[in-house]
Amino acid sequence: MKYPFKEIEEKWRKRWEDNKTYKTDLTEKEKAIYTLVMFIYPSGSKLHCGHWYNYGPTDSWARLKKLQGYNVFEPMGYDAFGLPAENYAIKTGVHPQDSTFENIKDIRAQLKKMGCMYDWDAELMTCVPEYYKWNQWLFLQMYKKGLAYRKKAPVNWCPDCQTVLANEQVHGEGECERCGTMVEQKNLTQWFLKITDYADELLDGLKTIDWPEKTKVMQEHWIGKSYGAEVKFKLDGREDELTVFTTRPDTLFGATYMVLSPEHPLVEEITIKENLTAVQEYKEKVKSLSEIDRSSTSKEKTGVNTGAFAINPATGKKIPVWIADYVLMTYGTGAIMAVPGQDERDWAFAEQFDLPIIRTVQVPEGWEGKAYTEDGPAINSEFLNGLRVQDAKKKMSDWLVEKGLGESKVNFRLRDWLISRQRYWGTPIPILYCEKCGETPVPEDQLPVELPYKVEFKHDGGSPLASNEGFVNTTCPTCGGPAKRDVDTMDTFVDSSWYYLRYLNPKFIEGAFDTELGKRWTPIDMYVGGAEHATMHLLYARFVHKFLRDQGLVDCDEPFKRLIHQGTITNAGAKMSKSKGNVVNPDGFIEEYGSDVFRMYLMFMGPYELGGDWSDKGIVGVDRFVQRAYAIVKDNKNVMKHGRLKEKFEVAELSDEEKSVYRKVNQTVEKVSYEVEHFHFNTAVAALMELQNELAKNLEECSKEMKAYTLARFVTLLAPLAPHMGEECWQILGNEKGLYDNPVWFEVDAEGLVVDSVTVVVQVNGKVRAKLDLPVDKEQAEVKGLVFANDNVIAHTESKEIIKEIYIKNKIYNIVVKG
RNA sequence: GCGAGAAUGGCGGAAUUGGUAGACGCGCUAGUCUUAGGAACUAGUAUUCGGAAGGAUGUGGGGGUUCGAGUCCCCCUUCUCGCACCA
Repeated sequence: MKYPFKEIEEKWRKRWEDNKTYKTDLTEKEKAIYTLVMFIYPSGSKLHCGHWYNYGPTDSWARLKKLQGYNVFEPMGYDAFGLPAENYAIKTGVHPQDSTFENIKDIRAQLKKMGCMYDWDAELMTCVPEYYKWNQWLFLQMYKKGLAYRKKAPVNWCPDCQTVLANEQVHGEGECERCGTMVEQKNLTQWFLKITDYADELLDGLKTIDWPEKTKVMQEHWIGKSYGAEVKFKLDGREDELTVFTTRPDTLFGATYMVLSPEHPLVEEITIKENLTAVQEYKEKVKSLSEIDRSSTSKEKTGVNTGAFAINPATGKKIPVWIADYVLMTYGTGAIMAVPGQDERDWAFAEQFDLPIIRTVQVPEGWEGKAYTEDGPAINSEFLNGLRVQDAKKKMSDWLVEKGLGESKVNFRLRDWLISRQRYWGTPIPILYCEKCGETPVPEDQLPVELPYKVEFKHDGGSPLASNEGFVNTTCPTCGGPAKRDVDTMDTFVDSSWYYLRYLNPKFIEGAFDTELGKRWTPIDMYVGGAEHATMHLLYARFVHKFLRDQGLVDCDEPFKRLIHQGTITNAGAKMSKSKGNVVNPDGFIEEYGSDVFRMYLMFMGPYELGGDWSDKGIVGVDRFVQRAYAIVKDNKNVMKHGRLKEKFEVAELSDEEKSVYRKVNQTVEKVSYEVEHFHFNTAVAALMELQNELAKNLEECSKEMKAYTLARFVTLLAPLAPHMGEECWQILGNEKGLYDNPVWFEVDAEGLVVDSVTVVVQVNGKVRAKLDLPVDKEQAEVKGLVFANDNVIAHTESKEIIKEIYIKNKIYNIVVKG
């Protein structure tokens, strides 16, 4: 009979739900493990292969831990605010709240079919006041500490999403993280969270967490810490100064001109009359340039002379001040000292505009390049001459401090997190503006500031909340006078930066989360999600966690101790997406093979972190495996019921077949435990297939006790990967209690692993010439005779001079000959 | 341009510290059973020479270290990802 997956999967899902098998007792800290996948965005489309690929294997890891006796907490929820629902509303008129709730209903049903051990009592969604109230609370805590502030700044504006974006949300060559549209710059007043206050700690903390190296490198680069100095340059004939940041203070003597970013506030002021038109034209031109044009490294350098001069503080000489688009207002001070001798960009610029070049580092002999950025002795630099770069930097920095011309300075690439969004479907920012008192935070006891249902969704750039008079107009909590609410909402990454704490008790009303549980259950032991969040969600969450720690609300420094990225499943080489129409729908496979087979096939496809191109070619292989496994178990119905189960066998007393089975099953217990633990699901499945091949060959010849011993292990190993089937088989073997209600995991019998004979390969000059089956641990002297008795070995060594013999016990016997 | 990773049969992919390359699965070939099978089972399956025994070649390309290299070192090619004038 074919494995009736449909009935069986339904039967166990119902049983698990009825028994609350996966309800975690969070007060029990003993052997606690918090497993988390990034929560799901409830879009209108169905769960696709990517979701299954993310959630299924992660759940198998959690199930392994559960069977091993850990108290595992694995929740699931909905990242329910966000643009797509709102865009859908603009298109169809269906309110985001209605469509979101509807989608959540569908997705919940689909998630349940996967058969993951989610603790459904911990389910949460971010779009309800019970949740977003605490986003507002979090904002106010930061506000109190001066970490939430408003400023006018050049911000990234996505014309398609009609909203501003944080720096992290601008990708590649300047396109919007969500829609890929080219982002524009606008000068607007917006709310920021001061993530830069934590820059150093965010950087240092990376050393303490078990994350993929490339993700840590990305964050490191994103934070972009660099050591250098700030140097003040007097402007010729003016009172004000220009401050630059440089990582190479040692090259100051070679600074032959300066460059300001076109957006630099002093540009217009210092430009001489004759050059003003050119400068303004250039500024206009830069403004209209796309980010691609401006950031292209290969393009010719452009710029305009302001006509103003600054004084090089080291040489006392007048140097010209230019503006150029290669200097960015958002990095450093928006101004640089140009040292063409030691900087490639400056060299290119100097060449372009015929500006002087002075080398201040001796180039090595035979150097034919242009700018020289490596180490070497200083030249043309008076008191620095002869010093290597490191020492020259130090000496120059000291000199600058002494003369009051500058100071050592650490600079970061990391910018503050812009959280205002000119959109409706998000958390209202709990700030109001009073005519008398000005910017006023909403008192905590008046939270939540509820998102009104009735607004107009227009795709025209204004915040939709502005259209609801009842929302906008309010009274000032300080003076009672009329006030207006902030009509922007928060970036949804605020929601996801602390949700893992809310899971611990989503109904908690006394605070954002139960701090007692928060302290017990963080950091999260295993976090699994896409690599695309490397510098957004995963950075924000670390920041917020550290902030909460400083508030005394959690104890640990990092939220996610161990992180794994699932690979991407592509289709015909392309990322699956609705717009490309290449999304593979899992439903058909679930229908045909069941969810256990489908998730096991996803695991079997290849290394979890690599992903791969979708193909259904091999799924029949996994299905056959499951069918055979089921048949073997059925043939041995109730085998665990009769008599006491043996925990260990004396290998010496076993028949050859039993010995073979006994060894294989113990090897498999060891292998599967290790591989699943390390997210190597493909090899875990392969190991189980190997065991099954062994069972097909030899199980019939085994004693009943051995059959019970073996099948008990086979089924428990199978259970994390194919949970419904594991339970069913466990029951067929004669167990009354469910496997996940009464977790069982078997220890390896080390003696069962011991092999008594090994194949030793005999090589002559590194080529395999014979294979000998020998008892283990034979000494060379004992093996030698056998080796040289082998016909093929004789044929290859005869009449040749033996130079050397290498023997590695139980492995290899290599003979080196000459002639 | 810089940084990281990858390249193994017809295909997806295995391979502790260097020690039998190709586990496991798909596909394919032959056979068994069957009214039939795109079912199930059994055997085979890197390439190549050979009737066989056995030999030669083989982990993107080239060099090196070693008794021995998919694995370590150097150079190159291709692909994927990330960053992109960061001062």
